[in-house]
Amino acid sequence: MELVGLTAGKLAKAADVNVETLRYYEKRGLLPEPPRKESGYRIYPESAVDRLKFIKGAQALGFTLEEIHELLGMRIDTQVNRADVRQRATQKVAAIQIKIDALEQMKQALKHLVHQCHGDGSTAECPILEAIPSFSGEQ
Amino acid sequence: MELVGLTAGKLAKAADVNVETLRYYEKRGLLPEPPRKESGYRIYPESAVDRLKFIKGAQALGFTLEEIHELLGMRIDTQVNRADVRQRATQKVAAIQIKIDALEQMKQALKHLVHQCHGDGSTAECPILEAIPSFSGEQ
DNA sequence: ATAAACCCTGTAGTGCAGTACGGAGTCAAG
DNA sequence: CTTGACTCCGTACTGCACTACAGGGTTTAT
Repeated sequence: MELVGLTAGKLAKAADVNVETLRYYEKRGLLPEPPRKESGYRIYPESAVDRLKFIKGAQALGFTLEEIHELLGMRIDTQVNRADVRQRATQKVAAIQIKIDALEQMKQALKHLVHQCHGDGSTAECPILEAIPSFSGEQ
Repeated sequence: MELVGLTAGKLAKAADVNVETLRYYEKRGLLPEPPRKESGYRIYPESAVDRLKFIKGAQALGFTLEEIHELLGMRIDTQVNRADVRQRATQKVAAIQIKIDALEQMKQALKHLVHQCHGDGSTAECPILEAIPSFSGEQ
């Protein structure tokens, strides 16, 4: 019998990604190398679906694969330096907070716009730019 | 005298982008074509700095140039359909809220990790994936 | 007034993140 | 037991968003 799990095709479908993307992520170290059957076919654990969804979600939020790699690499292994993990995680939290704040500002600007449009006001001008004077670059 | 404003180089420096990027954005319609002097040199208004910062900021949040184009195009011109603008803006607000929620979840997961690391606990495992079960795709 | 620094245009090249393809082996349904 | 779907690998191509030339004209600092 085949050691239960998903084949590449099944996983790809479940996570809504291209089959080739799986190999690509594996090469990039984002997806751990799964066990193979004698034929060489990969057998993924069910959990791989969540991992892929996490990757896709993080990407939509502007994280690069490199950053996602770091994010995923943050686990406490007792092996690695605890303090180091804590420090990097703290930095990520700050970076994420910056993104959140920027999105909040953008949301407010758009809501304001919706409000403007709601009334019958005359020639109101685009408030988006004005409402978001400056983003500080991330880190 | 030269009709006050910024040359390409000045603007690029002020907004911290490459000079070539200005022409690229102009071609893509993200930066309106500025007036030229007789020599053909572009003269940008000061406001172009903010526009560029907005673009860069939005990009870091996972918006594509195409989406940013839409975002910037949302102004009430009395010309265009008010209701249409309102509808599109409302959709954008929803999309942004989804991003914010996802980032909040990610932040919480990382904070949890920071907390784990803080103690002297034994082999705590990476809580990032578990804490973020699934992102719903955006729209 | 002349060199360094800047700007113009068009075209070509880069890096990231996939995506497609060719040729060959494997699996499962009829 | 065959045939169609699936998988493997390596390599090549694609799209987005720049980034870098090359070859020429323009400004400005000395």
